[in-house]
Amino acid sequence: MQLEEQTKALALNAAQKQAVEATEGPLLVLAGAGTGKTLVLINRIVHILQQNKASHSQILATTFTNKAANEMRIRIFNMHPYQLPWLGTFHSIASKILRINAAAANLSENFSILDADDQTKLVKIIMSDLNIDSKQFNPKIVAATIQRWKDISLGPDQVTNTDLKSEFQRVSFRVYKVYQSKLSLMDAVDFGDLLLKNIEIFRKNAAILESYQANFKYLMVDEYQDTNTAQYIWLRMLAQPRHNICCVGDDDQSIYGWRGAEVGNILRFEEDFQEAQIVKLEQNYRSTGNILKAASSLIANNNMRHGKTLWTEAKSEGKVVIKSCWNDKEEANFIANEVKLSGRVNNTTMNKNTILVRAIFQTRIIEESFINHLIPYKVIGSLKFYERQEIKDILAYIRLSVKQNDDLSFERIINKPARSIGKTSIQKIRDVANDTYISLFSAAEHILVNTNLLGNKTRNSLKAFLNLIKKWQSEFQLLNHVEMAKRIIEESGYKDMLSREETVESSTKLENLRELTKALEDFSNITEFLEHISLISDNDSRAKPEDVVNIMTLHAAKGLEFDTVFLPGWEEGLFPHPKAIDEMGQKGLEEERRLAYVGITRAKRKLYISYALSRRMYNQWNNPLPSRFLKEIPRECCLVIEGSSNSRY
DNA sequence: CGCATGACGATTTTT
DNA sequence: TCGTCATGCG
Repeated sequence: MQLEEQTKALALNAAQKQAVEATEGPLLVLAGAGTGKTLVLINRIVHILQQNKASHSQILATTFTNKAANEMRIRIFNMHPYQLPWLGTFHSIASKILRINAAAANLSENFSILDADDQTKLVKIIMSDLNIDSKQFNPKIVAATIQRWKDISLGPDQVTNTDLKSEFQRVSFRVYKVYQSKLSLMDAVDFGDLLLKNIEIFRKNAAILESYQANFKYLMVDEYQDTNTAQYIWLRMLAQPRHNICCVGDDDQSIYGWRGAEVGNILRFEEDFQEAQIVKLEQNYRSTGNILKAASSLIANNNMRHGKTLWTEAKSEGKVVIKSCWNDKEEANFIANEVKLSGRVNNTTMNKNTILVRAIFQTRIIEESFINHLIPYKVIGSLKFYERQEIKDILAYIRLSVKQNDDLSFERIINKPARSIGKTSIQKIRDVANDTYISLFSAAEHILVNTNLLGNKTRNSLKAFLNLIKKWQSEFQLLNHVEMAKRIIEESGYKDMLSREETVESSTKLENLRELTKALEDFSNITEFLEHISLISDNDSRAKPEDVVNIMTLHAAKGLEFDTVFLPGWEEGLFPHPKAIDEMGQKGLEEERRLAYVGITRAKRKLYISYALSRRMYNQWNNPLPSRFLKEIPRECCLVIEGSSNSRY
């Protein structure tokens, strides 16, 4: 497809079209749901590719989500024989740059990347070393606090007193300093570091920055409303000399503020790049009139927004159904019945329906109802392949074999399967490691050779364990990674451990391990594979379309669209979620409203919003009021169905 | 050291 | 309610 056709498909007006096609200078596109934002970006890329056939490698396209990146890759690859190595998420591109310049950041080129789980574990260990009570200070929240600092580009040296107002922040800061030094000792980085280390390298080495500035002639960003401050700084550095930057985003769809996303980046963009052309895409191609009206009226209640008026040429068709239910169970059954009905009457397939919930616990009662009604369903995002225990365990074996100073992997598997190396022994190893600033692996070796700290039984099994790792390490030089994974699963005793259990769970785990070795075949070496799994999001592995009803959180639904959307649980105390308001006040409420907006605008043709007058939460019966958001949807585009009792809406 | 038992606590969203 | 964590015993 040519650029011309694609642009037509978007039906931009003349001015918009001109701006979108402009190849030089910054461009900020604000788009409403369903206007094909990613398509706008693709158009730009295609356009540039057509104009500079020889210089394709000079284009950097970053997107926040892998979904969008993949979509682009597929469409562009189909049209062009070029490779686009610099097309990916902020994290994947930053990681690539960091590996190339690892030495400048005092890292080895195969540094490891911690995931959220690893971070929390590390924080926990540090807190116990520092004698900080993890009951009083939840390690998860400490880790999150550190992460938020990284989001706004504050390293341990840049945190100032204004960032240390609460006791919690002061404690987190103490942990942060140790955490960061532990990371460098481990030759590891976390997600935030990928960006921070880039920025640090760019600041310290003008030549390196200039080489990337020269190489990336054009920068493009999708889902711009989700960028955080660190990402913005990084972008601005790269865009500096040329100002060839194009960002696409929708401020009304910013739902990741709690993760450090900064809507203000959209406003700052206009300040930093004053020559920016701003294009508003207000025609919506996705939803029917009533759905769009509901969404627009709702979001108009927000103050912190650019403001845009969506319109559509689509007919209004049916109205938005608002259903009042006696309790959560009735709500679930209502959804199940409607799904079944639509299947029978309109002969639609199951996967055209989707249920979007605010909190993951809401899925349970819906699942129960679907099971009773024999409706096939799938909960998206709850089970993540690479986050499963057995997978992470085997990966830890692999990591440790490749890199002996991977302390987190060491801790993870030292006694799994049980080889009678218990807590006290591990603490002894930790102490030695801490005192002499060496890795746990080296500390363990040291203890075996030079001390009598451990009992005989433990000594022997520790020795066997270390030897096993060393054996695998040398075998990695000779054998390919798939074969190695198979060996490790066998020789670690992990397979036997699972086989002995003989439960349903253990056999799925074994199945997953086979799946893992299969996945390995797609990569040419183990480093590539480890890099891949640290950076992919789980959405990407959702490739096979199944004819089942999808159930997922509102957050997971961003960027997707469905014929029919159910939005259950619109109640005070659940949606807007009180915690969001507690923590962020008005800002939090507005983000909740944007979340509602995202939910509504996922629907192409039919939308159901429901609430229960009685719901069991955490084993307690609540009698919530209908959500305040319901009152913000105009009655004339709704069809209100009363429940079996008096509705309070 | 490993297992069992009981108490207790925490329940938003995740690249 | 469920799952995690600490404690205590064999």
